[in-house]
Order: sequence, then C-alpha cells, then structure tokens
Amino acid sequence: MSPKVNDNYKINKKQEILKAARKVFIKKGYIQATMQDIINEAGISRGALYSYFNNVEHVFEELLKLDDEKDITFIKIADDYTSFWKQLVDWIRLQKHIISSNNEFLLSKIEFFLIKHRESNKSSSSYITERYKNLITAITDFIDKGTEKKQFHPCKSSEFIALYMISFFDGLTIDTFNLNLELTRVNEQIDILIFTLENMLRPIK
Amino acid sequence: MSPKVNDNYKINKKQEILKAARKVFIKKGYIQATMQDIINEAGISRGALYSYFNNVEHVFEELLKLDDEKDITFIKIADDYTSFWKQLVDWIRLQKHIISSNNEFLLSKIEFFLIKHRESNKSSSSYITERYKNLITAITDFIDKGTEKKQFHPCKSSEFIALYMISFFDGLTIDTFNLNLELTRVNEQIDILIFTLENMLRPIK
DNA sequence: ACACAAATCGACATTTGTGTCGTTTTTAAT
DNA sequence: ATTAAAAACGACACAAATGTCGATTTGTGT
Repeated sequence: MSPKVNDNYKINKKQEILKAARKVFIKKGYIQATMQDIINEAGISRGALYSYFNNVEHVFEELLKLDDEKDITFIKIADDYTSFWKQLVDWIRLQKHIISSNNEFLLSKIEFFLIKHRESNKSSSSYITERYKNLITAITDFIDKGTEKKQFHPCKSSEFIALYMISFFDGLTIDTFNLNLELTRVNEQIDILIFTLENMLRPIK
Repeated sequence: MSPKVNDNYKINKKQEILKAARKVFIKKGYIQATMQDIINEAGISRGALYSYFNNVEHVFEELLKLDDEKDITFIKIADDYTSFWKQLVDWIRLQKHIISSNNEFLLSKIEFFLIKHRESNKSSSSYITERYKNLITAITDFIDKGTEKKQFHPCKSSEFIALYMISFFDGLTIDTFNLNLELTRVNEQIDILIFTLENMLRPIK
C-alpha cells in the first residue's frame, strides 16, 4: 500500500520512449509517424504509451523541448569567446554539421511547424513563433554586442541580418534534403553565407 | 450511339476540379487535404472525381504542371532585356511578390516535396529533383550569359550562387509563413539578398 | 423520340489509426 | 507472504478516409 516504483522510474521510462520516438520520426517524418510506430519501436503496449503521452503531437513537443535545451546551452558558451567573428563562423560551421549529418529530424521539425501553424489559425504568438523569436533575439543580441565592442561594423540592421541567416539555414535544410546534396555543395553554400556576412558585418581581422 | 459530350467538355471539367482543389490545398495544405474535401469544394460526386483523378497525389501533380508552365514564361522573357543586373533584380522582386502575397499554395508544394522525397527512398532523379535542376540550370545559365557579356564579374561559381539564391528563397517562404512576417521584413530581407548578390556578381552600373 | 454510351452518382466494404478501459502483472511496504 | 496501488497490457469500439462498382442520369447522333 504505497507508491509502486521509485522516483526516477517513470522519468527513465519516458526518456526511453522518447529515444524510440526520435528514431521513428527520423525514419518516417512527423506526419507519417503514428502512435503504433512508437509502440512497436519502444516495445511497449498501447496502454503504457498512452499513460505517458496523449498523442503524437505531445510526444514530438517533448522532443522539441530537449533540443531547445541544447540550443540554450550553446548560447551560454558564447560568452567565453574573445573574437566575435571567429565565434560566429564556428557557430555557422556547427549548423552546417547539423544540416549535413543527422538532419532528418530537422525535417520532421519543419513538417511539424508547417502543420501546427496552419492549425493555430493565424493566431498570435504560438509556441512556434516564440521559438523563432528566441533564436532571432539570440543572434541579434550577439551581433549588437559585437558591434558595441567595435568588432563588427555592420552596414545592415542586426535584426535583418539575423532573419536573413535563419531564412538561409531553413532553406538550405530543405533543399539539402530534397536534392540529396552532397556535402560539398553544402560546404560551398555555407562559404557563400560567410562571405556575404563578412561583407555586411565588416569584422576586424 | 456515339460519344456523348463534345471534346472540350472533359478538359473544362478537369480545370474546374483543379480550381476547386487548389482552394482546398491553400486552405488545408497538401497533407491535410483529402479527396472528400475536393469532392465537397467542387460540388461533384465521389465517382465523378475518381473518373478524372486516381488520388490526391495525382490531383496535386496536375496542379504542379500548371505552375511549371508559368515558370517557363520567366525564362523566355529573359532574352528581351539588355541589362542583366536589372533583369535579375526585377526577377527577385517578382519572387518577393509571390512570397508575400496570398500564395499559401507554395507551402503546400513544400509539404508535397517533403513527403514525396521520403517516399522515393533516396532513389535517383525523381520528378522533384528534375524540377529543382531546371531552376538551377536556368539561373546558372543566366549568370553565365551575363558574365560572358562582361556584365557580371562573379567571384563565386555561378552554380553555387544559384543554389544559394534558391536556398534563401525556400527558407524565406517557410519563415514568412511560420512567423507571419509583415511585408516590410520580407522587403528588407530581399534587399539584403540583392546586396549580397551585388557583392558576388559585381555587375557593371 | 429513341437508343446507348458516356458521365455522374453515392452506398459500401476496407483499411488504418485512435483513444479508452477492464484485466492482469509488477512492485514495495507491511 | 500479503496486499494494494501503480504500471503495463491488449481487445475493442469508433472515426475518417479510401477506392470500387452497380445503378442512374444525361446528351447527342440517328
């Protein structure tokens, strides 16, 4: 007559399920993935899964949260660097790596945003919008700080440069996927992005 | 005892159905759209619809073909212009208009490509890939011709500049949709694209 | 006006996935 | 060992959409 399992049991189980779910999303994408798939992949019963998550959307959002935490971690590391330009280039190369390696989950995210946005009938600031805004703010702040420290001399507004970067990355992600671009093409396009950023930010060398 | 309707009857009817289908895709997106939706929107019966199209995918592909014909129009206009730079800028501004206007249909295309690509298990040159290649070729050829006529002095390969442009547009399309960007933001980002292209192509003035 | 094939209709059987819920198993405290 | 709640199980009823097919309507040549 007492709680049955120890405290972390459910937490661990949840992580296991999420791990399996991620595999499913990578394999089938967000739209095609079903609860049944997750049940099979995780090797649990229908009832068990539903006691942790209400539906596919719920599962996916939990995975999103995990990834968001990683992003926040990156931003914290940011303060350590001395050269802003070098740091920016490093970050871009990191994105390149994400795009050209395990990018199939990124695609699921795009699917998810597409669907969710249409559902939330043009309504105001949704979860998705908030996520975007956070990223925009992070990049904008970074550029502003670099400018303040006289390391950048931008000829365009920092916010628009941030938006421009994000657009480019989103597009590159989709096109890389659709075209099955070899790594070299991604590399070259990233080089072009860096070239254009150098023209806009005019960093000290 | 002879064919019942005149020759254009079926052609017209097909157009009507496609018109209704387009509305459905704009409203619900490719993934959420069903044959039932098209039946309702077109005000016809299940049997009638199926006598023209086998499934949603089929309907969508027919719509794509219509749009492709419009794209070809752009390429033909090309020869008339004298200033290559001006022509390029004009074309870009046209894309801006497409992105920021009520063209939710573009989003359906992105959904469609996402799904289709995953289905065609990394297989070789699909219809989608062909479409992309055509666009890349068109832009690349244009830049090369401009370079040949000494109107451009590019510092990056024309092919990569083309890929870069396409990535940017695809990303801007998605982000504009997801963020409900006001027109001004799109304008500013397009300006940045033009700025960066000027740096890369170095056109005569 | 008749005949007949083409065009349209819509009921139906199927498929696929959902979320629920009564049953069974597991676990830890007594 | 016993017990009782927590956790896992999986059968089931339901929903939504699909593609088919026999029945019905429509329109044109004779």
